[in-house]
Amino acid sequence: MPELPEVETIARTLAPAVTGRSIAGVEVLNSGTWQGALAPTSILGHKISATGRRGKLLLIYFDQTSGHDTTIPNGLAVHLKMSGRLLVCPQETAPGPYTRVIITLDNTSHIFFDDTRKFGYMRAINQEVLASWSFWQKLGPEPLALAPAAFASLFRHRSGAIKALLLNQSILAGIGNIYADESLFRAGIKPTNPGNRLDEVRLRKLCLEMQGVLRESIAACGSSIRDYRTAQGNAGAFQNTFRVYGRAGKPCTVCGTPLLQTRIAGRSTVFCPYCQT
DNA sequence: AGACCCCTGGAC
DNA sequence: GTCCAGGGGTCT
Repeated sequence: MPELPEVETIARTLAPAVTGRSIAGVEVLNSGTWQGALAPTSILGHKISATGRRGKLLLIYFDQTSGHDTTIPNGLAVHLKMSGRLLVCPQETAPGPYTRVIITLDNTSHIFFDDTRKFGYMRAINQEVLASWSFWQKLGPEPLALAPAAFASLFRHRSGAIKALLLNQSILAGIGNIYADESLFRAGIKPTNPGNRLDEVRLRKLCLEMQGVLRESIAACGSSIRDYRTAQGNAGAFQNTFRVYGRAGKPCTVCGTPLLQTRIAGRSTVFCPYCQT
């Protein structure tokens, strides 16, 4: 999926097209794509008030309903995983072969949830649903909301490889394979370093470099490697500025040493053996 | 920490 | 054919 900058971009590009609109129809074309206790029909008639993000989850909020009926959703959570797209299309646009859910708005435009690999999911949420959703409950802090000292304290006492720790959504929410590698390169940290062997200065630098990468990527509307698109179907541009991701064997942009590839936490990992220690 | 699972398409 | 892919869950 889209990682934090891509989900943030989708939330931002979705907002103007859906805010203030009510949900007039829901069609689930792949049953596995709709998850959770609340049925698709539970979102009918609700008016969208805002869009947002938590980690890599895209959130669509509904106007607050009066009362505390826990069977009524107050939003929608979407996880795009590896290949999901959320696209706003005019009425005349036909669904594609990988469209899994169609949400029709009261202005007759559609939100298509396309997902080639079917890993993604969508669910209606409210306070009760979120309280019993362990993935949600375990999510770590938001990377862009952390001060360097608080960031450092997340890793100081953990013995796992720093790359694996960055990918762990219960430690930090929103970092995926691309931004883990890019952040570690900018911070000059070898991805296999155990978290507890990095001193405070290096962890603080990692925090600032990570936040810089994320902000730059958001400004470029994210990275389009394969499937990711904004809600208007546009590609991002940040992939053009990768320094290590997808560049194994190519020269380091700083020192010219060929970049190495290894595997950490089951994910391919690219780094510079000279610049990253 | 690692292996294997979900699923599909693209590169080689 | 085989291997790989922005993720995460589960089981050893």
